[in-house]
Amino acid sequence: MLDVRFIVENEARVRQMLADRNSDVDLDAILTLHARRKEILRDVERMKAERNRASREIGRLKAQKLDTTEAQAAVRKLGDEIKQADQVLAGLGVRLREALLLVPNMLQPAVPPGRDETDNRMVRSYLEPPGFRFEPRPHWEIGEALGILDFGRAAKLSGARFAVLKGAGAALERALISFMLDVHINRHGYEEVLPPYLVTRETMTGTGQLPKFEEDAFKTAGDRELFLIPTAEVPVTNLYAAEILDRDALPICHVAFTPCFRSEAGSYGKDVRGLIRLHQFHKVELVKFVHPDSSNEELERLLEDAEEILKMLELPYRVVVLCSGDTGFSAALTYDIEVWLPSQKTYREISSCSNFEDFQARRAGIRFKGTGKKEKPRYVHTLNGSGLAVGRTLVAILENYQQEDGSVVIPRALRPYLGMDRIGPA
RNA sequence: GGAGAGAUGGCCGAGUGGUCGAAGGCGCCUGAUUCGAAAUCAGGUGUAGGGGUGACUCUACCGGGGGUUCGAAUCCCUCUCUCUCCGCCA
Repeated sequence: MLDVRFIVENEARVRQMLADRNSDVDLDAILTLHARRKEILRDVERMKAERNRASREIGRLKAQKLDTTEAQAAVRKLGDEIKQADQVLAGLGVRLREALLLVPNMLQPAVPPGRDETDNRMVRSYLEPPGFRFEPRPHWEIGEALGILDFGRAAKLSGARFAVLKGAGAALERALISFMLDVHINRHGYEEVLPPYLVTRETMTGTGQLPKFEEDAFKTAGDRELFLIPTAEVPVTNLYAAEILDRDALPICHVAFTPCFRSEAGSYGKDVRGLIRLHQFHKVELVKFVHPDSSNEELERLLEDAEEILKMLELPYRVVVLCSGDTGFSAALTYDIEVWLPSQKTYREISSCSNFEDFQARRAGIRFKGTGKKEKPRYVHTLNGSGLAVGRTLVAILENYQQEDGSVVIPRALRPYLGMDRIGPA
């Protein structure tokens, strides 16, 4: 969420941002709402000051055993007026907040202008895509042939966009999770968190999934409304919602493994086969709470921490910076890491690392303060990135390490976790 | 599921319907003392939003919402959460 005062003072910049993002937010409505609210706020506060003064006076008169009937009637009348004005004020406040929640974050100057993913800019790449003496097969063919992936039975259980992993496939998924967690905890210094997978509407609003993207989320049907998390970003970022952190505790770096649930509304026909786009998948997520002065440096480090997993697995990838039209609603700057998929002869997203600046912190009320005498609490900057999407990593391994005989070689770094160096034909 | 207790400032913890934003303690900050530190002493220490160049001033907030009242941390209703006991259960 943007600070309404920032919007008032930087109207032109905000309008430019909305244009860069192809957003249709009605800024005039917000400015009008804010002006009206401020005007009424002034009236209400004046009336309340008067009521407080008069009530104190009545208290004094009563103490002297004087008659206060008339004064009480007058204040009662004032009280009724205040009640009415207060309701108008509350209504305006709610409408203003609702409108503000739909305004996307400001973009950093480093974000290249552009409409969609074709305008994203390459930052760097690692390893050449491997050459094959045979036509590389897609991971679902490899996996089904090896008996480690079963989409048919998953559909029987849950419908489209689900998968069952079996045998070495399930073990590989589990090995990847342990491997990624260990690297981030032991080498990169993140503290592990295992959060709830069901969260409240308020929590989903804190990170920006709601109110705008409700159709993308699964939610419970009972009388208690809860949302299945679409990413660990949601519970982990909100861990410190409505708190004032100690400045010396920053940066706080967490890593969390969770399942993720997404309805994938509007993605009909995309990636209908395989593990790329499922309603349920696993992800190891990195989340940081940092001082506002260092958030961009911290983003670079978080990005490198995520890249390190691919380097250790010896998988070819590239890093792109997302253009203005492709940068997510809450993000000010986003790097995607894309891994090479031989069967598609293209790079596919495997991680998205973003600096949200104070956008989420303002929504969720995450602040920090030093111990200085006059120091005011300030909003932290929040960052997160996949480190990595586990299912897509498994896809990349199956495809990049596939052999002509149908077997798959296990990357060296993973062998201690899996206890085998190759998944052979069934 | 049944019965009960509670929710107050960064933390602990008082609070009779009427200058209570809230005693006291801890913590923290500033100063004194010290070569320095500890200890001690003095003072200061919530958040958000209005107004004023400024000293300053006003409003709101004692889990959330609603009500009673001239006036609510304090009384009433309701919701949420926490804790204790019983039952059930991975």
